[in-house]
Amino acid sequence: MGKIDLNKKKKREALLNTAFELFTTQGLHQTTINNIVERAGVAKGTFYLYFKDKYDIRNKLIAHKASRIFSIADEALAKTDLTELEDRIIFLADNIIEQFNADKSLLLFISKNLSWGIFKQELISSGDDSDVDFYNIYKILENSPKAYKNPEILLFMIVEFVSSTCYSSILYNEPKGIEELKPYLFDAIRQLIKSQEIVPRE
Amino acid sequence: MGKIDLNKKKKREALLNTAFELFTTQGLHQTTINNIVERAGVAKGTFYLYFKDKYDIRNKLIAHKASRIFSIADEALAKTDLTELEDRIIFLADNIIEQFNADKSLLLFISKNLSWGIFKQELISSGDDSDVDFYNIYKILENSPKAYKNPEILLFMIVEFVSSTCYSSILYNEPKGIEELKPYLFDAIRQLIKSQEIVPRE
Amino acid sequence: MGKIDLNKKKKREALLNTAFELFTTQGLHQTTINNIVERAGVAKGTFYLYFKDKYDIRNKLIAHKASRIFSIADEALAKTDLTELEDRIIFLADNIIEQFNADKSLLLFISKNLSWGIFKQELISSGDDSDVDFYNIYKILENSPKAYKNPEILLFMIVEFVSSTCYSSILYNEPKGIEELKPYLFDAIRQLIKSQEIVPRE
Amino acid sequence: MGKIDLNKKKKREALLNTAFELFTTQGLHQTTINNIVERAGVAKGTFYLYFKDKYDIRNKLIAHKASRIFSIADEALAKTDLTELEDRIIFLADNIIEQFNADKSLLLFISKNLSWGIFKQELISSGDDSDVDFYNIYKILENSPKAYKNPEILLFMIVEFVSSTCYSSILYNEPKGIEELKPYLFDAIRQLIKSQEIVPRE
DNA sequence: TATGAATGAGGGTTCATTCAT
DNA sequence: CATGAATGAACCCTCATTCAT
Repeated sequence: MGKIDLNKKKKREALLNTAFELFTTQGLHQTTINNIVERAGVAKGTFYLYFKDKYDIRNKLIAHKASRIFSIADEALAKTDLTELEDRIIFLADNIIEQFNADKSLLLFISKNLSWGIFKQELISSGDDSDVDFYNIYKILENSPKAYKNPEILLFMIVEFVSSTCYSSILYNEPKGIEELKPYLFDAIRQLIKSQEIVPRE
Repeated sequence: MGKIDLNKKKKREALLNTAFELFTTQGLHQTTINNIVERAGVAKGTFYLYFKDKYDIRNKLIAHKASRIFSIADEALAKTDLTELEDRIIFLADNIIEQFNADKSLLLFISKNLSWGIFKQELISSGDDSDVDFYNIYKILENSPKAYKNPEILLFMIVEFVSSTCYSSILYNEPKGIEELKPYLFDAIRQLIKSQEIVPRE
Repeated sequence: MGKIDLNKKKKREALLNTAFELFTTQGLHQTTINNIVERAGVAKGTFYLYFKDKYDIRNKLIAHKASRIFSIADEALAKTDLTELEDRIIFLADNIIEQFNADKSLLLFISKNLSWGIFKQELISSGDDSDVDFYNIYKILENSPKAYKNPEILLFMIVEFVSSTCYSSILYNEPKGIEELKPYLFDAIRQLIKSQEIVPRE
Repeated sequence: MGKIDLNKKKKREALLNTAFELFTTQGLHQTTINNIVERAGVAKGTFYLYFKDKYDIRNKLIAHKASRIFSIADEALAKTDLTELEDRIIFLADNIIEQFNADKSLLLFISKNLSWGIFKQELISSGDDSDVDFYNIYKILENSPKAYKNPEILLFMIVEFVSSTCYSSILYNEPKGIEELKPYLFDAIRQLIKSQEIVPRE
């Protein structure tokens, strides 16, 4: 990669990082393009060389951040020797929860955007933005030795359940802090999975 | 109430109704104060006699609409003769889901705002805006003959679970339409409740 | 008219006058809304209360200025006792030429805009902007005792002929100054009119 | 001409052609340098190697296109055996009108720019851009056996008369389409010429 | 010569808010 | 209480121009 291309990548990343920082601290609508370019140290016009508008950079950030979260969780899972499906899913959930817990602004940002819509979209349109990695997670259910009534719905329910309860708990400690909530959460997830299990006739 | 007071109330309500209509059809940020007062048939300055700004009227709308949803559900429940807790909660969930299903813009508007934050807040600060009515629902769990490990967490989990799954299902039919999803949902709720039940030693 | 309405009219006129001044001295594209409001002494937003955009104010100016020119010429004609059609038309042409000659920026501004398009449009849509007065001129031909092959085309040719030759002559003295050109011009107009005359059989 | 020089000429012409295409389809102010270089397939900086700015390329285009129009008309005239001055001028006018009629965007572009200013300028500064050819036309009048009061003014009046009436007629069919207008036009031109003729005493 | 990334002044426009009436 | 004309800061975005490569 030449000097110019390197510089371009640097500029793009400066913009992404700055935007993320401002979005998470001030909110999307309070953040202006002016704010972003000023702090990123580039000219206003430069922003428009890399992104169509504020919403474009927002979407690219969400996709990028969300996929990173799943990647990290998946990589951590690979290093364990968990075999039971329930255990694996709860490991993932726990890992993701901890990522959010460690970086609350991240949760605030992708917060309720990290819902099924994006999840599913990313699952399908892999590749476009390089490094998306939801597919591994999806495979977990399909490759399980046990069968489930409707794996997609099950996964959907778990994702929605975890993400929406975390939001309130981590950001506002409502109704309880995340550590206190976890046992209930994981218990509930196990119940959810079990309730969808197809028990083979003996 | 005097003629003047009546007129005042009428203006306030015209503003609220118009704002709701515009917020749900155009979105919050696309709606301007101008739009609101124009369609409501009052002068621009008048808006500021009743509301601090756009966010003020938004918040008042959310609280008002959310409480109405719960009231309706609760009233419907009172007309049944259901006694089992699980049945009663599922009846409420179903009723609320159907309200959202019938008025999708309503769901879009209070969407993810109807989370625990508001729920809890309204539960506590009863009265302020006259007609809030979450308390009845809260009593359901407390008055149940069975005991639950942590009623508040249980209720929290149910609310979050239902609201976040509905959102995707009703608005985007993802991963399935609401009718197809319901059995899974209700099943999951029952499991949730059971998992939190304190089984008395015999 | 109340104090407020008077003030409004004053603002509107300040904007129109300033815009005309700037358009004629700097050109349309070199004139910015900023320039206009600054010099007119009103806030930027105020401009948009009265005009849609720069082109809106331009069009309103052209229509207004053009109609004034014809009005003045027509009024002057009424004070003469000319009866011959040729004489009357040449009187009008001369009067208009002199108006342009006295105010070259006016000519530059409505310059080639004062062509048949606007002329005709104004002839038809009388009233809209109050004081348009082309109709009197049109009547001249129709009420003439002599008949012409096609009065509209004749009028069209005269208007285009005069306006385009004036432009070059008055503004650039090309190929000759207007005073030197006039005899040729008026001669040509007389020829034009005669060539379209329908000679009655005796 | 070397390979490099050829390449240079190619680039310059690509820019000219593209600019003309965009100016005539989108208008001068809607066309950006970006548009031009993009479609011409050259880099942005390259534009500035050949032209000072947008107005520079516009002017060069007008001169070039206008001279082509006269050249074509003149060449066509040379192939006829018309001898009478009136016939020759009307032949030229007709030919030019038909060129405009066949390519209305061309008329729109050089439209009212093709007035005496440019005409005269090109007449004098022959050579600069190689292929200008107004001079032939000018000679027509001078070489005529008949004498005219002021040949330059006569030519001026004809050019202005034809160009301004055509504009409205061809582009807007106002007040009549060009075919219907032509007889009147040509009639008027003949009258113009005759009125300027110096009749020799017998 | 040729490139195209970077610039940044300045464009048009919006709109929440004020305040004299 | 109610009005709505006026405000002007701030918005997003464009684009001619430069200059290091």
